This record gives sequence, C-alpha cells and structure tokens, in this order.
Amino acid sequence: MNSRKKNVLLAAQRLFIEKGFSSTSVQDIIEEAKISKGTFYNYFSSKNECIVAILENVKEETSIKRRELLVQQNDADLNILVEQMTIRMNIYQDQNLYPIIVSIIHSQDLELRDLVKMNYLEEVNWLAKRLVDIFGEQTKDIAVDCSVLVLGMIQQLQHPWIRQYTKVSTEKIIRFVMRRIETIIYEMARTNDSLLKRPCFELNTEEKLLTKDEISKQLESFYLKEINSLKLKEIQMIEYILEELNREQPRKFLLEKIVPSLTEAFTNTSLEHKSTMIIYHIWKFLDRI
Amino acid sequence: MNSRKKNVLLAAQRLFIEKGFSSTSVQDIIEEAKISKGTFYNYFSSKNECIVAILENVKEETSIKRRELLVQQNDADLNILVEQMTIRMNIYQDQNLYPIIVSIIHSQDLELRDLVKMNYLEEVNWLAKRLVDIFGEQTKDIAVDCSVLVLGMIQQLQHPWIRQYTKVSTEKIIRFVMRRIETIIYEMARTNDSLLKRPCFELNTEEKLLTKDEISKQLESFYLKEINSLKLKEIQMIEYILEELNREQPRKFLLEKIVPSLTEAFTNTSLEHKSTMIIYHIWKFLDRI
DNA sequence: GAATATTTTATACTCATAGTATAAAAAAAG
DNA sequence: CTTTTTTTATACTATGAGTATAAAATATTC
Repeated sequence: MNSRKKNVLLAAQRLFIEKGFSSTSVQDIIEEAKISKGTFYNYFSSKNECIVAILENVKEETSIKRRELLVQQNDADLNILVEQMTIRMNIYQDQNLYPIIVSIIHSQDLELRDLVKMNYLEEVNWLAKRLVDIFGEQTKDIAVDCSVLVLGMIQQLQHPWIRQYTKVSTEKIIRFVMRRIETIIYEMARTNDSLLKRPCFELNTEEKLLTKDEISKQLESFYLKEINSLKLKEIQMIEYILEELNREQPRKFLLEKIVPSLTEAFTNTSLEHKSTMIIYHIWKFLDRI
Repeated sequence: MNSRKKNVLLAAQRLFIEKGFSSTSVQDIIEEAKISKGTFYNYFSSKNECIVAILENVKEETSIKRRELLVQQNDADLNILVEQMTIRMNIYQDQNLYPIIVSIIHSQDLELRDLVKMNYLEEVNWLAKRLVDIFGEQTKDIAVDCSVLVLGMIQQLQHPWIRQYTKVSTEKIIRFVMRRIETIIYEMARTNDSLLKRPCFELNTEEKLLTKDEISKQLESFYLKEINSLKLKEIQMIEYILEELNREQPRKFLLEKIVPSLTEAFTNTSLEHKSTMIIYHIWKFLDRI
C-alpha cells in the first residue's frame, strides 16, 4: 500500500474513532486527508471498503501481538490468555470498533458482513482452542459453548450502560468472567451439556454456497425419501419451508422462525444426521439475503 | 390513539419486521398505510417517534404477559422465570427488534437512546430481582452481576451467526444458561465476587443531570480538597479529565478510556465513596454526548 | 527531453431519503 | 351551513453516497 493511501486510511480512522463510522461522511475524510473525491474513490470503491482495510489491519495487529505473548510461554497459563484477550478488547475500545461492527452485522453489505462474521467465528474458535489448552482435553466437546458464553458475558459487562456502574478495567472484567467459566466448565464437561455442534463450526472457507433452488431440491428429495418416518408436524414444517423457498423472495424473518423448530424436531433422532447439512445450507442462505 | 394512527403503526411494524428499520423509508410506510406524507408527520414528528411508539407497545405487552404468568404461582419456580424470559426473547425475535435496538444504542438520538437504556436497565433489575426470588436472599448482593451475565450469555447464543450452529429453541437456550447460573451463583455469593455497584443501579428517573461545568467544578473541588491523599497518577488523571471537560467539545472516546482507570484507582480506598458520585455523573454526561 | 500513460483534482452531476411548506380538498364539529 | 381540523398532493430543501469528466499534475518509457 502506498503511503498516500495509508495516509487516507489513517485520516479515516481518526475520524471514525472521534465521530463514529456512520456520522463520518466521505466528504469529511477527504477534507481530513486533503485529497479530492476522485482520489478517494480511486483508492476505495466505497466507504465500506475503507473500513474493511481498517478492520484487516486491526486483525493483523491483534494476532501478531497475541502470538508474541505466547512465545516461550506455557499454553496452559491462564494469565497469558487473559492478556491475549485484553489485547483485542482494548484495541476494539480504543478504536471505537464495537459500534462499527454492530452496524455492519445488521447492514445489507454482504462482503462486509462476511468479513466480520469470519472474524467473529475465528475468535470463537481461537478462544475455544485456548480454553482446551488451559482446562484440558476433557473440555474439548464443550469448549465452543464455553467460548461463546465467555464472549457473551464479557461483551455485556463492556456495554457502555453497564460500564457506568462497573468498578474496573477491561482486564478485571475478563478475569471476573474467567473465574465464572472455571466454575462452569468442568461440570459442563462432566454432564456433556452442550448446545453447539462442533463439527459445523470448523471454518471451511472454500465451502460451496448452494442456490435457493439447489437447497429447495435437496430438501424436497429428503422429504420424499423420508416421508414415512416423518411426523405430521415435521411434514407441515418442511412443506412450509419449501413453499417459502419457492417464492421469488423468500421471507427471511419467517424462515428464521421456523427453521430452528425443524432442527429441534430432528435432534437426537435417526434423521438428525441427514437433516443437518440441509438445514445448515438453509441458514447459510438466509444469512446472505 | 385513534384507529387511523394505530393502522399506520401496524403498517410500519410490518415493514420493519420484513425489511428492517433502516431499510424502511418513510415513503414505504405511507405507501403501505395508504396515507400521505403530511399525515405521517402529523402523527409522528419523525421516523424515530414511530419506532418509540412500537417499542412502548412491546414493553407493555411483555410486562402484561409476564405478570399473568406469575398470578397464583410460586415466585421461586424456575420454570416460571424461564417462561417469562422466553416471552421477551420471542417477542424481540418475532418483531425483529434486535437490529433496531442495536442501531438505536449507537445512534445520535438522545431521547430514543434513553428509552432503550431505561428498558434495558429495567430488564437487568427485573431479572436480578427474580434471581433473588429463586436463589434466595443470600444472592442479593451479586444478583445484578448475575443478571448481566445471564443476559450476555443468552444474547450471544441468540446471535444469528451462532444460531446457525445451535440445535435448539429460545427456551432451550434460556434453560441452558440458567443451568450455568445455578452453578455460578452460590459461589459468587459465598466469595462475594461482584463487579457492579448495586446502589447506583436502582433507577431514579428524576435524578438531576449535571452540566459539564457543574461536573467540572465538583471534580475540581474534590481534587483541591483531597490533593494531599492523592497519588501522582491519580492527580495526573484528574488533571487530564478536567482539561478535557473544559474543552468546548470534550472528546468522548478519550474520557471513556481514562475514567475507568480512575474508578479503579479509588476502588477499596478511603476515597471510593467520595469519588463515586462524581465519576457516575461524568459517565452520565458521556452518555449524552 | 519529448511523448505517453497514470494519477489527481475540481467540479458538476444523479439518486435516495428525511423532513418542511403549503394550498387545495375532504371531513368533522358547531 | 359555516367554521375548524385533518388529510392530500405536490413541490421543495438538505445531506450524503457515488459517478462522470475534463483539465492539470506527475510518473514512465523510449
């Protein structure tokens, strides 16, 4: 990246930190960076592409610092993990990234949303792996669940409206949450109390995206083949989903409501395995409309 | 509210559920409701005021249903609590409210943000109270912390990217989280491991908002009075905060970073009590810029 | 160093959307 | 039936993303 472009990026970053992403116009950026509009759109095809570059920098920075911390250290040292987590939280806070991330999650921009999603899932998986490092192999099957719980607790305690009443720094919050997880994790492992399917969680980035019609076809063939083992309610749900998928514009909010019920219906039945992939593809599809 | 206005509200609600809040333009709403722009702005002074009305309806609906559930029932029955929580989660999901809430939280609209904040804090307090109902008086001092943890865990497990890999319904998620809290809560009570200051948490809505100058003056007089008991680092922090408060436009992101360090510096010292209120007012001030 | 290619600038444009203004028409109230 | 209020239609302002383009500045190549 040439230094001129880097300069624009830094200017944008300054403004985003100060005024937030959506309140910063492209006009503001080009004034701050002292370039013309043409140049900006020569470097970035949109304001979003500009934030993508920033997010990628941040990711790089985080993972370098984290790896440095582990050099010559014990994997199983909880203090190191806390430091590693603190790094990310602090970068996010310093650079005011939470509001940006959140607005991306609910935006329409597919490419951007996918980037943030990947970052997020990588973080979940990274933390799960580190939890196993610390709490041992017996926690492997519930580590992803724990990881999600940890991130949820931390995020809530970091919420500006809660921080107003909190006594402490990011690190103290993380330590507080880790004490909670220590209490929970062994019992979860013992009772194998897990909500998340680990196999699906492994990120396979080159995975093929199925079209609406392909999904619809797969679901229909599953339906026809297994119709004798299906209960009435399941039949109704599948028929409904098919109907919705066959509209030109399937209604996301309806499918999002019905698909979990279907998943649940098949949980711990002989059809669970066969249905998992189809349902997974429906979700992937919903995610991109 | 007249039926015509109610009709507009329903139309708006339909569109928000389908397309989301920010992707629904006022134009869309007036077409759906078959009214003219003038009428819309006669009923609501802005698009935001329209969502306020919807959020208030939802709050009303939730609290009625929840109260119904408790009639003639045992306070300490965990199943009732789970049902009560499920109600809210389901309404939020059905009506696609999460993205709306989230975008409000990071919006500039003070009135709207305050409404959502109040709703949120009420929910935290309500849940804390219900946790005490169930787990007993000994959990009183850590109930607010637990409440926040519960909400954080649930919210994360409800996240669309996580739900993709989740086997289950909202209710199962809530039960899963409640099992975790059961494991945690007694130990927290025993060790009194708490991050949140309960006294501040009680909502006093008529509380006076101090201006920037009033806060600055209070902090300065605290500083002058206590200067002999202050450590160097504390002095530097206070001086810095004063400097920032005295700018015409104090930079929120800088203060947000420095204030928690100050809070922490005073935790468990003789100055904790005296500093708490000032710091609280600084937070309140940051919240409205 | 001249010719060519590229990057940058300035400026004017389109398009979408929130919100305002207003005069005429319709409906309600007295 | 007259007056007041509400509603409609329509045109307007303002903001901000993104496009288009011609001229100027800079870099590359021979």
